[in-house]
Amino acid sequence: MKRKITLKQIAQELDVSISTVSKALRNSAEISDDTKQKVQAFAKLYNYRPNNIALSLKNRRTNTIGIIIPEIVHHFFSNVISGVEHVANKRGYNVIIGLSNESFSKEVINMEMLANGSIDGFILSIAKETQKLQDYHHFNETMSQGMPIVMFDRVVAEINCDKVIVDDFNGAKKAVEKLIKNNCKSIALITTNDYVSVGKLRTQGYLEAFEENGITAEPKLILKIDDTLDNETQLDVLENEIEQLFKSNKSIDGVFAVNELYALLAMKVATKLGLEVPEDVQVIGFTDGVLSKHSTPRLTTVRQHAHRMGEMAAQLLIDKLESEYDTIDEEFQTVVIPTELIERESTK
Amino acid sequence: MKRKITLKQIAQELDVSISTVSKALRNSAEISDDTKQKVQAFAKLYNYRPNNIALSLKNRRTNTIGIIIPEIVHHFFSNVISGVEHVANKRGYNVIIGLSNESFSKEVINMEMLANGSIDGFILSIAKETQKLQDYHHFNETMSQGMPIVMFDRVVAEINCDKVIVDDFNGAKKAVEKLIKNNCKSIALITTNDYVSVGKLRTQGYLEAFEENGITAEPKLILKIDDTLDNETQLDVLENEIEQLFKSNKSIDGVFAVNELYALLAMKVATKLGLEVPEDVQVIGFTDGVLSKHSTPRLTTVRQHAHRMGEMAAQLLIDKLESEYDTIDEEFQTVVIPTELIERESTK
DNA sequence: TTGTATGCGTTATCAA
DNA sequence: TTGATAACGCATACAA
Repeated sequence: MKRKITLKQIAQELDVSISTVSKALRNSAEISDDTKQKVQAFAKLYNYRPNNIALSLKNRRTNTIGIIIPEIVHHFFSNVISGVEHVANKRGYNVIIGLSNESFSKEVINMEMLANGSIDGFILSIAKETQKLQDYHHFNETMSQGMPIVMFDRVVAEINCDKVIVDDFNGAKKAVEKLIKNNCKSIALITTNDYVSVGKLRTQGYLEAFEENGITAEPKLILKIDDTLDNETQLDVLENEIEQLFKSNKSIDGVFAVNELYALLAMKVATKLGLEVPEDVQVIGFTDGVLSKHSTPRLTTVRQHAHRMGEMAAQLLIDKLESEYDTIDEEFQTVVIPTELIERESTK
Repeated sequence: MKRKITLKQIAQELDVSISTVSKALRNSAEISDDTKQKVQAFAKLYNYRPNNIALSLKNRRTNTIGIIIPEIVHHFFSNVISGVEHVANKRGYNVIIGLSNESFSKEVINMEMLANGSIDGFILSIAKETQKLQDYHHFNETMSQGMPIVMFDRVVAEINCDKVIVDDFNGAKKAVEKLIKNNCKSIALITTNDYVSVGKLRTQGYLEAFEENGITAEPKLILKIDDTLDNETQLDVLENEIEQLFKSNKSIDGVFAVNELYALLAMKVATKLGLEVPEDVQVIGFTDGVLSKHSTPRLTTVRQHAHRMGEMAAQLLIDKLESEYDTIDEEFQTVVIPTELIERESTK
C-alpha cells in the first residue's frame, strides 16, 4: 500500500526544494528545462496529483457544489441532480448531496455540515416541513456568510437569491385549457395542500384557466390531499379519496392532477368505475416521471424539464462563484423554465 | 457579508493564543474555567464551527464517501444512494456522487478526481462499458493507494474488495420456480447481453430452475436484448422484439424478465395480442422499481432491496475506514442480500 | 494555566 | 535558476 505521493516526497527523492518541484510541475519559466524535465518525468512515473484538500484550504474554494433536496428516490429530483452534475462536472466541480427527507431539522443540519468549508455554494429545494414552518433563518445565515444559494422548484419569495422554477402556473393553465378545448365540462383538480408552493401555483393555474373561459370553479371538484402521508401504506387511502371524488361527482369528464401518482390513480379509479380513458374521462398530470410513459393508457403530462432545471441551477451558481466582482453582481435572477404539454393517450 | 470566524480571529479578539482557544473549545482540562467560559461564550455568539477542510488536511481524512454509479435517474440507484446516505450521515460522513454514465472513461476520470484527497473511500457499481472492456486498472490503483472500495450490484470477480450483491441467481430461480409451480409450461426469458453481470446471473437462475425441474430450456424462448440502446427512441424497437418473441412462440404462458421495463413491455405486448395477464400469461420482473407497483395489472417482482444494499455498502466501507488495524483486516467479504418475491397481480 | 512550534500539502512572495 | 518562508485553519506535543 503506497500512499499518494506528495511534493515533499518528490523534492526529497530528487534532492531539490518543494517550491522548485511545485514550480516545475506548473511549467514555470523560472525553472530550467533540465529540472522541469526531471521533475515532470518523476511525477508522471509516480502518478502525482495535487491533493484537493490542500488546494481547497489554500485557495479557500473547494470546487464542490452542495445540493440539498427533500428526497432522492424521486424521478424529478434525480433528474435535477443529473442536470447539476452534468454542468458541474463540465466546469470542474464536484457535487455533494444532502437529503433533508422533507424534514426541517435535517435540512438545517445538512446545510450546516456542508457550509463549514466543504462546499462553495448550495443548490437546494426546500423541504415541506420548512415550507410549513416558514423558518428560513438557515438560508439567510449561509448567504450572509458569503455562500451563494440557488433554489429550484420549491422556492420562497422571502429569500433573496437566484432561483430556477418551472412555470407551474402556466403549465397548469395550459393543461386545463387543453381539457376545456377538448370539450370537458366538469374538470376536477387533484392537488396538495397550499403550503407546498408548487401545488399552490398549479391550483392557481387551474383556476385561472376556468376564469378566462368564463367557467365557475366548483369547490367540490377540487380535492386537496394531505401529502405529508404519501408513502406506500397510504396508497389505499389516497385511492379511496379519489374514488369518493368521482362517486360524488358523476359528471367528471376531465382531471388535472398536480403530480404523476394522483393522475395515475385517477385513471385507475375511473377505469374501476367503468369509465374509459380518454373516451369518458380525460386525464392530465404534471410530471417528468416514468410512470406516465408506461401507464395504460399512457398519460398526457405537463413536462417540467427537471434535467434542464438542474443544469440551469448549476450554471447560475457557478457563474456567481466565478464572477470576480461579487460586490457588483449582487442582483439575483429567477429563471423560469417553460413547461411543455406532452400529449399521449389519456387525452383525446 | 461576514466570513466564517476562525480560531485565529477569536484568539485576537480575546487576546489569547490560538491554541488556548482551540483547547478551550474542546473543553480541555488544561484551560481555566474562566477562559473556557469566555472563549466558549464568544464562539457561541459568533457561531464558530471548525473548518472541515482544515480538519481534513490535518487528520488526513475527509469523512466523506465517494459513490460512483452508472446513472442516477434510476430507481435502483437512487435507492442505493438513499441507503448509503442514511448510514453515512448517521455516522458523520458526507456523500459525494460521481456519474459514470455507463462510460469507462467517465468512470476513470471521476474516480481520479475524487481520489485526490476529496474522499476516504468509494462505493461503486461498474459501468457497462467497463464490464465490456474488462479494464479494471483504476480500481486496483485506487486500492493500492490505500483507498478502500466497496462494490455493489455490478461487481467483478477479478477485483479483491468488499462487495454487496443481490442474490441474482436465486432470485431468478425462485421466480421461475414460482411460474413452474403455477403451471406454466412455456416460460420465456427476456434478458440482457451476458457481459452485464447481473443479467448473466439471472439467466443462469432461470436455466437452473428449468434443470432442477427436469425441463429442457429452449433457446428460442430466450430473448437477449442489447441494452446499450435502451433510451426513449428505442422503446418501439424493444416492444417489437418482444412482440416477435410472442408471435413466434404462441405457446408462451409465462415470462420472466430481468428488469422492470422488459416485464411491463411483455405485459403490454401480451395484452395487445389478446392474451390476458395473468390468466393466459403470467409475468414476473426483477426490480425494486415504481413501475411495477402502479402498472395494470400490478407486476409481481423479485425485490432487490436496493436501500438495504446501500446501507450495507456504507456500513462495510465505514467499518473498514474506522478499523484501527487495517493491516490485519485485509480480508474482504461479499455480502449477499437475499431477494424477496413480491406477489402482485401478474401471477396467479 | 497558557503559549510556542510544528505539521497536514500546496502555492506565492521574496531572497539568494 | 533555485530555495526559504509564510499562509490557508486546525490540533497537539512540548515549553514556559
